[in-house]
Amino acid sequence: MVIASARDLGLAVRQARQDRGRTQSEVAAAARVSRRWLSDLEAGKPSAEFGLILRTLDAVGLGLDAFPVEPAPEGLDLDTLFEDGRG
Amino acid sequence: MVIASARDLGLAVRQARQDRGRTQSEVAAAARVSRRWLSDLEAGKPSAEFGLILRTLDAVGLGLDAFPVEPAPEGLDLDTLFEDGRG
DNA sequence: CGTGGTGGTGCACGAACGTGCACATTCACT
DNA sequence: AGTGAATGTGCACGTTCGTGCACCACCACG
Repeated sequence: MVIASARDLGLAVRQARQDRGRTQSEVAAAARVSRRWLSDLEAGKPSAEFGLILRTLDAVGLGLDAFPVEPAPEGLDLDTLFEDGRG
Repeated sequence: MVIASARDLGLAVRQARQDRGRTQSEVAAAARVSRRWLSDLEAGKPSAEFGLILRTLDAVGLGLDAFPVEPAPEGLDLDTLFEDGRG
């Protein structure tokens, strides 16, 4: 799943957690974060610390990958990549 | 590139930035973060806020992806996962 | 109905953040 | 040597984090 926002991250974490049938308390303990914080994270908290996020992802069985995104070489409009528009 | 630590993230950001021939000041301005913070991020700061990280990744042309990780039942060799193909 | 489990949230607290500035270092070029 | 750009880093400041606790609503179960 592509993570483009804090909300995306929250949803991914919640999804993974529920897929594994784990409660917030269990995951929070495994990741060594507070349940209070985990609840906020799943709600899409953008100010969460990256270190805690990494531990949490690990606790719910998710890995993170960074991939290059085409920067639209100058003069090229993104829309032209999909000539029929992007609805 | 797989991001398993704050250091990995820092390296990925720096790599992407340099690949595009951009300075810290330029990227910091584009991501609306301080150069001070970006310098720390590239050095592997684990306490960086996720929201700022997302803006920075965007500024250097990187996307983020979350993928499920097998819990690795003990005694399982990773290679066997690919030899017969898990799916 | 009462009980237990789960998740959301307001509060106060200490700790750490991100920022801006200033300065040092390193490097390329002249 | 001199110049300028790029980067690292110490400091002080105001802001915000993450935590722990308490309490709430919701839901399934008997």
